[in-house]
Amino acid sequence: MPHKKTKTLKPTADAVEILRRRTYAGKPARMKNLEEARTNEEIARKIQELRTAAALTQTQLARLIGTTASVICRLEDADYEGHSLAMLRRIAGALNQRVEIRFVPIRRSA
Amino acid sequence: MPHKKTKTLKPTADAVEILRRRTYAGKPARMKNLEEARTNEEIARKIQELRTAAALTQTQLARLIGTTASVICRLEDADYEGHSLAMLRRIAGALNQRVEIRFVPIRRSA
DNA sequence: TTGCCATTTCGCAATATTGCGAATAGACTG
DNA sequence: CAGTCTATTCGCAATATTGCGAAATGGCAA
Repeated sequence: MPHKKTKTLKPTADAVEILRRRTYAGKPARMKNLEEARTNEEIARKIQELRTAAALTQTQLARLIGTTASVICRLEDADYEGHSLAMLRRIAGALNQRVEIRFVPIRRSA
Repeated sequence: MPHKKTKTLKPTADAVEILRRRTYAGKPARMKNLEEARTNEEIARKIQELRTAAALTQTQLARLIGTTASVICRLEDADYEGHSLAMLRRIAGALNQRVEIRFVPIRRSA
């Protein structure tokens, strides 16, 4: 997924273009990555937490959602970056939970 | 993604197996689908809402996250079922938001 | 009407995620 | 020690999602 395109900027009056540059220009991209890493870690922990709270082994949870233990293990890996809404829903459903998704505004620096 | 396996049940003492049957047996599966459909609809609407609130066209938002207008259009389609965490994050990031994911317990029947 | 912009739909290639078995390691027990 | 269960890692096939252009549609204004 290419995200690096810092070619030499040329002048523009396009407000959207300006916003795009401001957003992807400096550190924000890196911060965004860190933020995502944190989130992935939290998701992994949360899955493990819910599973153990339900007193299930990886194999048992896997059977509940129709997959295998290795898949569950992968999901509980803090470094895993491939979390999908579909999978989170399957996990949640098996554990009598639902996935709630919210867009929350970011406080723009200080 | 196969989810229908209502083969004739055979007796079991496995608690996990019992739970699995109870979860996927009757209507819950269908209710779960409805619940997901509602959620997808909400996500689609939310994306459109955020985009228009930011006074952006689909083309402009597409440029912000490095894709095309047709993709944005697809995301804003209430019937679209392919929402991914990755894409939601890209949208959110471009609009100064972050995606918050929570597992919330479901009140079991009545 | 024409022209322009935004949106929508379609098809297919490219990439990402899942499915799944096998093999390994760790912990615990008899 | 062997035996068992859990967790983890690896590789590759299968499926799902995205990328992207082309074409069609709708709205709006000159």
